[in-house]
Amino acid sequence: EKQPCMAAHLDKPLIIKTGVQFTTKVSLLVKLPEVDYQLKVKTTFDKDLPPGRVRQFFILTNNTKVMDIEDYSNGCLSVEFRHLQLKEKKYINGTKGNESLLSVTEELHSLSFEACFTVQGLAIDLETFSLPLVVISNVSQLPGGWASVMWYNLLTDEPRNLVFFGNPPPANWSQLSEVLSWQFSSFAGRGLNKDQLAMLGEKLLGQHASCGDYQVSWSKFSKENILGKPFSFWMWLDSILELIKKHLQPVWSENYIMGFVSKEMERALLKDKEPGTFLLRFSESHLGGITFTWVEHSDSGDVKFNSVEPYTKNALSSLPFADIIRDYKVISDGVVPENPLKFLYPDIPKDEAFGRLYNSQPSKVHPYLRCIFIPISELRSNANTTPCSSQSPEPPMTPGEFDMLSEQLCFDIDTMSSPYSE
Amino acid sequence: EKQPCMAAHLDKPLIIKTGVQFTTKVSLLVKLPEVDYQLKVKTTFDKDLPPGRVRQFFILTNNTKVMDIEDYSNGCLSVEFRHLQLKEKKYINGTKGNESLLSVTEELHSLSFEACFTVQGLAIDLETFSLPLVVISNVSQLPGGWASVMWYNLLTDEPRNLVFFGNPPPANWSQLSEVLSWQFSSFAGRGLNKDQLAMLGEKLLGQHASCGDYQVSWSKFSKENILGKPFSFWMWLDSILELIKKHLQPVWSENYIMGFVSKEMERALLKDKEPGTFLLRFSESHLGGITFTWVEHSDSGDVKFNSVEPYTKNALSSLPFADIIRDYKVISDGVVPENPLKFLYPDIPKDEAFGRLYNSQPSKVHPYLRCIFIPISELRSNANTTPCSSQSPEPPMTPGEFDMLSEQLCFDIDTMSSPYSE
DNA sequence: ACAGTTTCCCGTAAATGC
DNA sequence: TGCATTTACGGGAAACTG
Repeated sequence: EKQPCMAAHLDKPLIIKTGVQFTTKVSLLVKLPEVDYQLKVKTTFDKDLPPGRVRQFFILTNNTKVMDIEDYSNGCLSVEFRHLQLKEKKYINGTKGNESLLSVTEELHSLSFEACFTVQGLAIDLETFSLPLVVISNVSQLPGGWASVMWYNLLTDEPRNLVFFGNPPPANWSQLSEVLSWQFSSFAGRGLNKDQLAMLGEKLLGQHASCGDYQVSWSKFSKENILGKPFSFWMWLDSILELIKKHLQPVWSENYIMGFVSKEMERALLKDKEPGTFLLRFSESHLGGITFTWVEHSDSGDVKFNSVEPYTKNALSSLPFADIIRDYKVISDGVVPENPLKFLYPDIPKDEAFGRLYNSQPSKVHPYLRCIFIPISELRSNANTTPCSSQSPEPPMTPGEFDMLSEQLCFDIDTMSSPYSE
Repeated sequence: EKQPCMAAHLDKPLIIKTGVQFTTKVSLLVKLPEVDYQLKVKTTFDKDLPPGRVRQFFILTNNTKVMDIEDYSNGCLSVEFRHLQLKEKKYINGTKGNESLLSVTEELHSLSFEACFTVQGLAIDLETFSLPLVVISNVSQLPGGWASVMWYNLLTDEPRNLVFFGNPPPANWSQLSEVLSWQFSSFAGRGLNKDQLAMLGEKLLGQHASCGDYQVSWSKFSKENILGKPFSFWMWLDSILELIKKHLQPVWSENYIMGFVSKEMERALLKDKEPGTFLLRFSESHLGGITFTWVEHSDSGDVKFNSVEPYTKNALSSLPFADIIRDYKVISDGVVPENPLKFLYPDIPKDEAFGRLYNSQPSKVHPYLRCIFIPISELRSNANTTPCSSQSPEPPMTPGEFDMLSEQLCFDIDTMSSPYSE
């Protein structure tokens, strides 16, 4: 009796945070004959869900609205609900939501829409549902929720299987890798290439990856921690996606970040390159970190590799990554600090790649000396140098040739004459 | 008929933000004869306030509680209201709150408490009020609110003059300066000395300050902008208080920040000191900034002063101030960068003063090179050097004597052998 | 257009529940 | 006790509103 001839649509992704407003829109898919009364639509959250198994939510604000002709081109009725907000139902008796084994981001919910009208004495009920929704209470649960949405979309066409995560099917790596790449292309402006995906596949599946289309379980993808690490595969990958979105967007879009390379591969790639050749990769040991590794030749002619401690969002928000690459210096034992980064793998001169991305804002506050932060590492060849106390008196300054830093520090200071008069 | 024999007390300062929980406690000041029923207290916000003149708020949550014997030592009844929350009353008709000339932080509100009981057939009503309260909707209004609370407390003993800011009296500088010093001693661990207060007085009153106890108007203190600046005196002072609280606490407590010195005075103080003598002062041109100025002698023997662009909370949260002082470098025209800061005014060797405050955390992530940020400025003696393009190819490295930076970079890197194996 | 004010909501920290 | 989840709220930014 209830007709599925309405379509629901949510503006934002299918993850809703309690207490945060969201918007949804329903349209009638059929053209009705003129109706002389207003067609009311009511939206309900978690309708018909038996209490106990999962958390239940309700819509705090007004949930009934009148349909209106919005788009005159097709003459269809539609209505947009704005400023909807979810709150959890609390049960007086002991029955608490989420008693299953599912985590909150595996619980699926849905919004329902109902309308009823009478035409020529015939009562017609209309009802439709949104796709499954994940409800979270804190943005820290967003990665988990997003994993669920991806898995659901990848592995089922059912419009409303709310118990999907009771027994979620595995995904073929070939399908999954496509979805992952798509995440990067849609959120970070560039997808993942074969080599990057191969590294991810190996991380997820071990050596199997190369020899066939293995299956990845939901658990392996987003629930179990990576061996020896305190986070799952997806948590790790998503932390990188976030880092790119916030701090590495242009560098990533330009394809300057190899990113997903094993350390063995990295070594193999850099081994035969010019000294000073470097590449950028994401940390595998920490969430949301990026590091660079460069190759150099020791005095004895051996190939040497160095990597810097990964930069995380905190570091990158005080110093943009391109500027770090431009200004990075290493001191080894009382030798002039030098920037060891010369060529982006395979052989692009550093400034050719990153030049456009450097930002050297000149000082706005004129009577003052501009001050910038320079990233710097110390490399000690003899490991057992006396540990240096931070209270040791400063050594006398040794003047000498040193124009490199001065060359790097390029901003206009044209009125240096009067350092007083704020 | 209503008896003022209850006392109200708020835990937190007298500024309440809408939507944020606060706590208040009321006690009965007299010992009652045994009562056989529970004594209920009701708390009301903005009771008896005629609508229209100012905004009005109400308590969202439960506002009635039963008194209880809490402290057996005196046997008095008291009750604590927790999780109270304020929300603005909205009027349907045009009457909008705050139609006066007062800003929201000048509006004074109050909490009332009422209780009623019958003893021996005699009905007794009790009522009391809190001190005036300021209601804000965003933490950005907190400085303004705090200014009001200070001014009220300084200039009146009335327990509840809600129209105080209709015509606020001026303060004597001698009283006000005491209050300001007290702000610093209670929130930042050290008050203001005579010289610092003299500078503030002059800022507020011009040269008058030195020759008598002039009066400061409320407007001058916190409403009018400082001449040529986009902020008032109190906004400026409070921004410094916040900076100290969050980033300079120990340095301030140890009295290493002169802070409030005019640039003229600063020059006069440093003029005759050893080259490399520096002092720390707060920016007068920008909110919440700190800078250092050092003295040096030019080749021709003239005294020269340099100041660095002020550091704000953003810079200081990526690099603690003591570390900035330790690591700060200046390059002048291709000469080795050197730290120009040698003696904290008047003559304390830098490391003697700041040594204990340096923090050189060793790297936690071992196979990597630790990377720290070094604050650095460039000083060009010839102003018309060709502007340096950030895309210019890197100059060849000039090795040379340079152990100073390496000396400064002190953390333990004891396993540098295998830079691979994350 | 604009300034004063409020609302929105991320992201961290703390509290809570199991 | 520890982990999962929710709540609290500062702080920046957008939205609102005369």
